[in-house]
Amino acid sequence: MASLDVMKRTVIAYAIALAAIAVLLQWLDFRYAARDFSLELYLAVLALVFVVLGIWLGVRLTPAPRAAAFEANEKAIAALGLTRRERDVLAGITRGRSNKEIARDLGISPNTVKSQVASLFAKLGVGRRVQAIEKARALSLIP
Amino acid sequence: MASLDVMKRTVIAYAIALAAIAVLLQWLDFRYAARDFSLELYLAVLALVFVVLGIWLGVRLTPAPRAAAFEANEKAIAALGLTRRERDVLAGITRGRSNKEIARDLGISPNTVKSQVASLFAKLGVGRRVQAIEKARALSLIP
DNA sequence: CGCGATTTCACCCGTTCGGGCGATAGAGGC
DNA sequence: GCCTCTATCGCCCGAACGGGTGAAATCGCG
Repeated sequence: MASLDVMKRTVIAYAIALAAIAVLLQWLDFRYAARDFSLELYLAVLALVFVVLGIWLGVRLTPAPRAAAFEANEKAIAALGLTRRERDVLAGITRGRSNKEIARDLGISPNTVKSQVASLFAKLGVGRRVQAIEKARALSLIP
Repeated sequence: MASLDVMKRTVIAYAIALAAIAVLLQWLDFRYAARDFSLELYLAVLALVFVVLGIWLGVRLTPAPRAAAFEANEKAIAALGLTRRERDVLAGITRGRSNKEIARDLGISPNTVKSQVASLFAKLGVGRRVQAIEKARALSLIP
């Protein structure tokens, strides 16, 4: 919904930028043919324009890849001795699910989830769900 | 501490890049003098090189400003109609504090905190603290 | 096979949380 | 003056959470 608008605006912006570059190149050719400026000046203008374009592209394009590229900090997980199931319940907690919902998700008893949440808290050294999320984020256990 | 290393590495990288550009320009001048290629090719190469440089610069420069500059999304707060106190308790929730602790922090009764948490949840359309944090983060109400 | 770690589940108990309802008091707008 | 918004607080109740203990079943490794 909102991302569609952003996408459309980005595409339109790209189109405008490309059109502007085409016009600029034509203009440069014309000016060069007219021999009003030195070649060095053309090159400098070209360089400046394309550096700016590049910076703009870089700023525009980076958020998506940066967001996409996350991998769990395996070293931290190993250091804490987090088991598979504890990571599962941590994921559930992070998504704001209740113990009962996590139990349904994993197909186990709510009592079991409680046990795993307790041992997870012990390993993270926290006493509340929100604190567990904070700690996990600080350790790059979660995005 | 760590940012100093990053700063040094960035400065060095810039210096290398500028040196490379100077060399490239000299080379381009030389090739142009030798008349081995057409002007259009020079321009295209120049454009490509500087676009890449610009993208690199953009990627390199954005993280620090983006991380440093966070300001609460006042428009979203206004749209939701969040009051001052509701923002206070939201901050407390985000920091993993219990209602009782938030009450102590703000110097009010736990019952009052409960009421404000309830109306905060209603405005955010959530039913649990973790979900409130998720929603607030999605709306840039919190970092 | 035997041992340790993991996973699973149960029960009890007290605290915290969330929903709902009502009430009072002050600030500000009409 | 009246009305709305906000902040404040109280009470009741059920659900969710957290702490503690114990105990099966399963699995991997030596």
